Amino acid sequence: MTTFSDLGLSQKVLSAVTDAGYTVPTPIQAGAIPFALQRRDICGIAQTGTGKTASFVLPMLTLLENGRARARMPRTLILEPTRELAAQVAENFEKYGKNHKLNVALLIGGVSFEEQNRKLERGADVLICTPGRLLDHCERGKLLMTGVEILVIDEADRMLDMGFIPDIERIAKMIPFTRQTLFFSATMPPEIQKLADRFLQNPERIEVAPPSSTAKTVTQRLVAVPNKDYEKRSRLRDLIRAQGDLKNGIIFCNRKKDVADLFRSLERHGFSVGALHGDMDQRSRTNMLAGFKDNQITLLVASDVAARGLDIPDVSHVFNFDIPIHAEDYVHRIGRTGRAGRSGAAFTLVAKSDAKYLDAIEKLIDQKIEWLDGDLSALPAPTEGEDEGRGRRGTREKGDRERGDRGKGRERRAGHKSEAKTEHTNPVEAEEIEVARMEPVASERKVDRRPSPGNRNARPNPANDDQRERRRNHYRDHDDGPTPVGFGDEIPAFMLIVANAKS
DNA sequence: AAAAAAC
Repeated sequence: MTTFSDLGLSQKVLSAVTDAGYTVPTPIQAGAIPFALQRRDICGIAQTGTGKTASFVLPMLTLLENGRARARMPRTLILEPTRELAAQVAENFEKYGKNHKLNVALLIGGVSFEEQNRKLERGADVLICTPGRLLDHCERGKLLMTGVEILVIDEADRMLDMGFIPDIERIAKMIPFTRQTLFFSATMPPEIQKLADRFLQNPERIEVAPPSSTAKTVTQRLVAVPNKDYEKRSRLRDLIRAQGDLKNGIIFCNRKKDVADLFRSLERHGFSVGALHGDMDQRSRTNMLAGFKDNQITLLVASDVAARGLDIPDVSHVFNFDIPIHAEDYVHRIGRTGRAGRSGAAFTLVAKSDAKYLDAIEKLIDQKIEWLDGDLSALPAPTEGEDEGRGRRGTREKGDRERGDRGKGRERRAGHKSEAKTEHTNPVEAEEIEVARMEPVASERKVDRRPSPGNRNARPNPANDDQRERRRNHYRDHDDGPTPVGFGDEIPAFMLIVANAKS
């Protein structure tokens, strides 16, 4: 059997790998590392969860041991589609590079230029970037790409989806032809293959099967829900409470606005919850993800920014509040659970109008997913207009039954009890009020938050989103009051990677 | 019907 010591990695790297508890490489690692060490170009077809990151981090560390970086002339460059993925790769360099004295610079948007500039001045051995911020640095003349020996293009198919390819081409043009290029993609459709042909020279192609663990260890269920958001939220709460074995869970929505709305709704109902989407300020994004990883937050409401690649080892549940529009996103989302052979559960809320998306998913994964209790035909007939209590029929019964048996997911924050328990005889009305109130200003936070008749009919005004976001940031930065995430003086190591220069 | 990414 192949072990890490058979791959040609340096002693420093091997000892860090051993310390991390690994002895046997994954197929992509065993396949790619020897060729990477020979300075060959690589075309790796591998999904996240296959150990892909280490398959380029480890040989890069070994290759970087000879030589030293000069100011503003990075020696290697890694491109990632999202800030979170970039930060994750940086963490890998910390972990496996602990015996090296390498300068690793994380160049991502949403944080200040100062720290990044300092690192570039000092000379970076490794640059890990999202494309926009890298180009920004280049345009400011802070960066000379002529010394780059190794270029890594990660998640190429996703870069394509996200329209990053022109940026990638611009960046690649600045890097000498003599470089080594490591190219990774989860899939290889013709478009990506053409791209690979442009970037790579005589590449070694390594293809590994997608991790089969998901299909085997994740219990997938569909939950028929009415179309209305408040009814879906109510059903979701019942579902979460019914999970006896919920350790933590990610709840996916299709839109950023719905992430924000559902987050506030769950927060108001007393759940331990965070949110993650691309319009949040980077500080909150970092905090939320770190809090979730540290188990300070039980539930994370997220957009598809969290669907792919994020390595959170132990997620017990995935909830699709919205069914994904693109079937392949379903696979990525549920791939957040059941990792490393653990068991996981994935629930997808399905409304009548979602039928065609469900068909596409079942076709893609080539299996029928079981309904939790009753399929779409069990739903009450759709109605027009509002009448009392309508629509919760079918969910209320179950909700009431389970109300006495709350899962671990329900964690009420001290001091918020009375707010979370506001009484309403009419569930529709209760939810309306909740939505109207979901964005308290700091000053309101400490005063009486019980609904007053005056704002019963108030609706959130989308035009105020910016203003509300600013207020929210203000609140997060300056208010010491209860919030769903807070580290006090405990700054997670994850944040320090972004915030502090490594000495 | 969306999301992601620079200021």
